[in-house]
Amino acid sequence: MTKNEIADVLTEIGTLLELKGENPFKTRAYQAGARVLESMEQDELDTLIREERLKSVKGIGDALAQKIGELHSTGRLEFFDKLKASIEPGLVEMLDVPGLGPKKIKAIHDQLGVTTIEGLASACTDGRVAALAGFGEKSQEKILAGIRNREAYGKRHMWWEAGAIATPIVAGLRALPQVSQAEAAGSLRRGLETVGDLDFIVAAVDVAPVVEWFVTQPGVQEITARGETKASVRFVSGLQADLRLVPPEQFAFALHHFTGSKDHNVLMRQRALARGLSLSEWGLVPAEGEGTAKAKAEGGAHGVKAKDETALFAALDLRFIPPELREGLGEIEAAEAGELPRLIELADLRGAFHNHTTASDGRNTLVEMTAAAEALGWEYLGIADHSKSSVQAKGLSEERLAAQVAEIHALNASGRFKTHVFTGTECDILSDGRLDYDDAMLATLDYVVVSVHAAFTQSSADMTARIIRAIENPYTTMLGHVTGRLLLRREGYQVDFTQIIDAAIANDVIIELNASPWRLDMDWRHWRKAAERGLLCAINPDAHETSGLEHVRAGINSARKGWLTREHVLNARPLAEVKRAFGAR
DNA sequence: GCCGTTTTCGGCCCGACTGTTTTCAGTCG
Repeated sequence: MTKNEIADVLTEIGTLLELKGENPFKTRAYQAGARVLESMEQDELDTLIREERLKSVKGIGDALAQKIGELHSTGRLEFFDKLKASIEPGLVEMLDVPGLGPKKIKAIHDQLGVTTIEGLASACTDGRVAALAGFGEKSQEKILAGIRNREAYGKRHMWWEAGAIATPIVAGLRALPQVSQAEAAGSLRRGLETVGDLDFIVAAVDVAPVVEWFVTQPGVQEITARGETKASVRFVSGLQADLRLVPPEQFAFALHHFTGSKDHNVLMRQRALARGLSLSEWGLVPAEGEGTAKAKAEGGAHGVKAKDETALFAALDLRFIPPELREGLGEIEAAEAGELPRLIELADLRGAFHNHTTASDGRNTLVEMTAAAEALGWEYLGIADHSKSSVQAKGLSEERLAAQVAEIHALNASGRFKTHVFTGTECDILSDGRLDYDDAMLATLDYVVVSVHAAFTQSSADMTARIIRAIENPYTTMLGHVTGRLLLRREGYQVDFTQIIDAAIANDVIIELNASPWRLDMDWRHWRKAAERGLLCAINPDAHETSGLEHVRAGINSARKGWLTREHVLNARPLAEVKRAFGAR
């Protein structure tokens, strides 16, 4: 089994144990183990298992090491099979219903004998759930509504789309007279590729008007909570948004807390405790003595003051950690050592290479795309229309590509735009790894992006070999969307990342970070290690229209999550350097 | 189940909201 498959099993064990009513710390140990595996490279795990050093990894003890080893070598785990067989699958499904957790599901199952979502719905309809101890009419209604809306509510949302909803809300909150500070926190602020819900943190002294403004925003379908310090709404799209209200002096703590991630917060709290302090959304206070953190923060007796997050981190002897890095993946150690990278920023980009025009499946012409790039202040724009095999995308024949090259040369020569246009192609990687144009054709171009657009269902080994063959082609400049994934719609094709990254480095080939908000491929989780080993990145919007160029913003997010600096990114370099790089091929 | 310059046993991050209670459990983030 691969590391991610093993991680999935561990996560599921955690969930099943929860439903069994197991010790919550035990269930957490399984979930923590799954995260540890996910953050490893596959060959790292292989080596640790081969050398029997798995137990040396923090978070993995005897029991987990044994289970991981068994799954790794046999793909099976008797413990898991038995556990799974002992629990009705319908109970697992019920965890997706808002308001239902392990305890309540257990009560429903044990006392009513309900084992499916459908059974639960009818138990609600005829009032049996409300009759249970600890339940009532409201719980019953809430469960019923939750079942009906399960699909929409459980859905995650693309970062780009969630941002489009959040931006005007933040602006609106900041414009309120009662509000001194407002930010969107959560996974949106961390730049995660998908967002589960929105979190708005607001510093205000008079909260009632702010809550009122928030819950009456256009698109609000339902108000799910409304209190002194918190309000929650659900938008028509199913997206949930929480508003958190804090006094100004607690803003930095609340912003940090609700930005997360959970893993990052756990580590920060442990770090605080090691210094005799207790960290929460309320503040940073001495851990010893009477009373809760909240009480002490309100008392203001010994609390550490922090006017912003920089001060909060400084109070724990850390440099400011950019939100994108707060995933509990080594950022705290790096901040302590003063080794945080200077992450790439949108303003560092001077152009991009993978863009389409109306010659293939784009919706704007070469001139329109160039004008849009110039308006963004870009020094250069690469045109990479589809190659002939992508018939569905009007892929260019050799004749049409030659004509486009001539057109681009003429455009550059005309001096009409300050932006220089590079001639390129997004050349299909055929199913055997050959490219869709011959060498003579490719030699006429400034650069070549190679991508898989067909025969997605090959085995991982075949797909990997296919892509590596394309990487080894001397005319290949960069590899497009490594897995072809479409977020929330389609899984990527299976590939061996380690082998592909090795091949790219060995052949001086760039791997693209496809910045389309639906792709964000190669995934940020691979970038840190890949870049450390010397892989060069290009952040490409894969724009199919002028507005698509702005998708580089999503790519910058993912690049930052992957710890990339501008040194790691080709299109952060000036025109002359890029010309040199292309000329050297 | 994991972990250890207090501990090999006894902890494990912390607090708000809701709905059900009449002081609190469960859920959520």
